[in-house]
Amino acid sequence: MKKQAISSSDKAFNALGDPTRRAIFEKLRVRPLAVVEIADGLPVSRPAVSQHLKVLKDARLIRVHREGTRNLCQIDTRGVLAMRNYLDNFWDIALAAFKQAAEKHKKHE
Amino acid sequence: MKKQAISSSDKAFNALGDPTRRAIFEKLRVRPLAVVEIADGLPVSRPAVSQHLKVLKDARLIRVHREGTRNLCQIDTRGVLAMRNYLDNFWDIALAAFKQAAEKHKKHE
DNA sequence: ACTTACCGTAAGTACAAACTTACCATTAAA
DNA sequence: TTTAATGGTAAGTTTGTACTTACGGTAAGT
Repeated sequence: MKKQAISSSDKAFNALGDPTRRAIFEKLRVRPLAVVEIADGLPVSRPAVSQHLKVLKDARLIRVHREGTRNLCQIDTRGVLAMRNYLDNFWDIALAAFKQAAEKHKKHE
Repeated sequence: MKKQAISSSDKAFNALGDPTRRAIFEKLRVRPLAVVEIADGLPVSRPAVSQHLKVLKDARLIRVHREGTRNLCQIDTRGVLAMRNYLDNFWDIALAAFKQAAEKHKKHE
């Protein structure tokens, strides 16, 4: 297998592909949380959460900053924007192709 | 053991998390293609492509219909819309949280 | 009927990733 | 300074998944 370039949205899609990371991501949607608060209620250990946070951070989906002994995590808008932009751009190009294909597809299904 | 409910956007994010599937997805953005055309140029075998197409189809990201001996694949707008809706909804709530955090921060100054 | 093109699935393998426990560092409070 | 809270990282295991080859099955052309 050969390595290929990884865009910012690539990492973001990959990060949100995991259900546990999705759960973490959605927990942070409401308000910033410390690591221990994120782990609480999840069916995995705290170290596992730490590892997931690392992935989310690398995908620019969350930001982390120290506050005393706590590591407060919050949503990073950059990763979300990257995905939105990718999908919006995709949408524009795909829509034209879709309309064209819809003509031929009309008699089927 | 970690089985949880899988929404349509869940499957879509998971599907686009794989770089090969991303490549397939983007190939179909321009126009519908047969399986052999999709596999051509990709660094994986055709059966591998078939397996990826299965995942993409299950995530409602592509549609497949027979045409002679060929299986024509095209973008399915439903999966794309599901992701867009998820991100848009997420965006709104996250922004509200930021606003609230900003208010709170202001009060403490 | 035979051949060719197209494609899905089965079986098995190899590597990536998600998880665990154990440990250590840092900070705040007692 | 001792204790408690927080959490990152290492090491190792297990599970998941992306891939391969081999095969069978269908449709179109010869």
